[in-house]
Amino acid sequence: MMKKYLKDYLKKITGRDDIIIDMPPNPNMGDYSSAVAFQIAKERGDNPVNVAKGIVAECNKCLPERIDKITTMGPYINFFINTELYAKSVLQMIFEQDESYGMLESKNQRVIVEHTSVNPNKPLHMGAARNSILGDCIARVLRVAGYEVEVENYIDDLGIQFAEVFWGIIKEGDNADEKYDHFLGKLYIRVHEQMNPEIEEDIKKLNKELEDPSSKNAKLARSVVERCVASHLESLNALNIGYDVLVWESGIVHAGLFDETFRRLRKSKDIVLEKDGPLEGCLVMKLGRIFPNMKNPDKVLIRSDGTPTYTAKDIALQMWKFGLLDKDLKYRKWDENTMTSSLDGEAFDFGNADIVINVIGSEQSYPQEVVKLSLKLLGYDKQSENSFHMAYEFVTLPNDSFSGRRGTWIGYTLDDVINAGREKAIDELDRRRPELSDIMKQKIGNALAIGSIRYNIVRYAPEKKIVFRWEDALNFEGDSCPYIEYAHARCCSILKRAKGKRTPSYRYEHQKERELIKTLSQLSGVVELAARDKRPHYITKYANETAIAFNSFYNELPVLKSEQVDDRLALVDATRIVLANCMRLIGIEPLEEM
RNA sequence: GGGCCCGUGGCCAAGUUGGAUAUGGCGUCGGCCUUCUAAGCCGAAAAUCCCGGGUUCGAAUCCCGGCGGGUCCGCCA
Repeated sequence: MMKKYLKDYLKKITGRDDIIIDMPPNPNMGDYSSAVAFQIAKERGDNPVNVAKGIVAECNKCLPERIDKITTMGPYINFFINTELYAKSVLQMIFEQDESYGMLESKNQRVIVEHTSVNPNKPLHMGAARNSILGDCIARVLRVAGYEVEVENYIDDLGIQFAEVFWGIIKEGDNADEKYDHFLGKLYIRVHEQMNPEIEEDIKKLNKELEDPSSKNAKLARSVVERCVASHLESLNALNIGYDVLVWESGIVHAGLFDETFRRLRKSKDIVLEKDGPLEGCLVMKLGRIFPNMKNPDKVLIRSDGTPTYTAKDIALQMWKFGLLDKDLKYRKWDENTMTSSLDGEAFDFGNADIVINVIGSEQSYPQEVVKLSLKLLGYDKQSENSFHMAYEFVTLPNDSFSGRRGTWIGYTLDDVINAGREKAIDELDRRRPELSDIMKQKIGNALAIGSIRYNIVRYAPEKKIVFRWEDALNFEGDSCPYIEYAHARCCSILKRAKGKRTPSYRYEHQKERELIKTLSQLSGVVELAARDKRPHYITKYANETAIAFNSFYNELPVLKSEQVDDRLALVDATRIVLANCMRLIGIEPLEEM
């Protein structure tokens, strides 16, 4: 907000629209800075140092109230802002908006975020958890950034991977003696251990059969998928992750959404029915024009036997998300907070999005590109532009990848990591806070475990591969969830001890105070960028910076025993609010003590 | 063959709409609990920002060419 003010101010002085306001490397050099003098000097063939001096001289003719001093340092222009006015405006805004501080004004746009969408045949491992955590965080960020957000989980109940495990159920029976998704995951490994061409053929037949909802196995299959999904949602719910709606692949197909999409696709001139050649009888999307160097530029949408490919179904799903189809899904309640698509349900206002974000691994960027492109080929330019693939890299083991078939996920499921996290957190509490009641230890330990798992995933940029290591995944020191929580708990602890009404003067002289205020003022800017770039790690970064600024302040300056108790308490309270708001954006429960 | 992503102190990362002395964490070394929570704070050592060219007053950041790692390019799912 100060940056924008300074930008407008410099625009008035220089007449330029492209001014970037930075921060100087050292706070002694000023609060904000600009390097415009370089640009102007270049255009005029002048010396940037003189240009900067000229601008500052112009500014100094009539300095606005909010700016104390403007100086040059070589060609750089540095601003020293009026701390009293600045502190007052920042802190008052924080207190006034409280939990809404950082929230941006409504964009009047609906965003669908699809995330998780894991095959219902095994438990979630940490790679899948990265998807859900990133998706949940970006959904939280977008809500605060002023979007109406609808969170969707796509259930691939017609995929071959499910058919494989279902074949195992038919053969071995449905006798789960542990959490259902874990049971299925291990069964899936056993199926692959005995896999041969004959079994493969059986499974294909079974898969085909399951597409018909009236077939003899369809009912059992549906209940198996539902139990697996319920198992997944139980783990995810523990991580504070929820959904507005579950969309079933079978729903998309049986409600006729796919057929409608198929009819539309046939009308596009870039999508043709091959009359001869190796793809005879297939409906093919011609991509050679856009991807000229592709080994195989023809993307099959409908196979010669009339069945749709994955990509074709994804196009139908994307069309539904944007509300481009005449037909619609029906829904019923899944649980307290979540609806599910259902053939015998009722109409509901899901879909019809302005923007669609699909959180899917980066290995799928080509099919996602095809989906985006297909909307363009169908004439939906705006929807194509508003289709975003939020890509992220794998989580791997130090020497292996997570594989469902080979079962390398065993020992590294989300449930395993949550349990280990709780155990570790409670051990720490036993050591550090022996006087706490067991109930409090459970509560705090759980929040720290969940928070740490989430924090240690989101803090990496999505395009970075993560190697899973226990000491990183459950790191409690340094740049970590407990570090943020700790700063927050310290704020709460001080505030609990403070008595009486506060009447701050907003006079802050100390460098640590000024730094902290400056940091606190930046939340909404960070939210804006995180939403724009779809990069939730900006939030963890900022939360960490805020906690650093606070801890540094805390260690150097007394609050309750200071002459300026009221001013310092105001800072502590404002920090508490900002940290809590950051934690909510990351999906971490703010703790008042730990 | 081509597309996309990654390469930053011993390790892990941030920074990539060009801007001042490259920022954190882990680890190492040295300090700080008789004052608001030491899961903390202060300080030190530690970097050819993968390599080579180019553009620019200025490059970790942009362009070209390499190298190394990952991934994708099936009528699979």
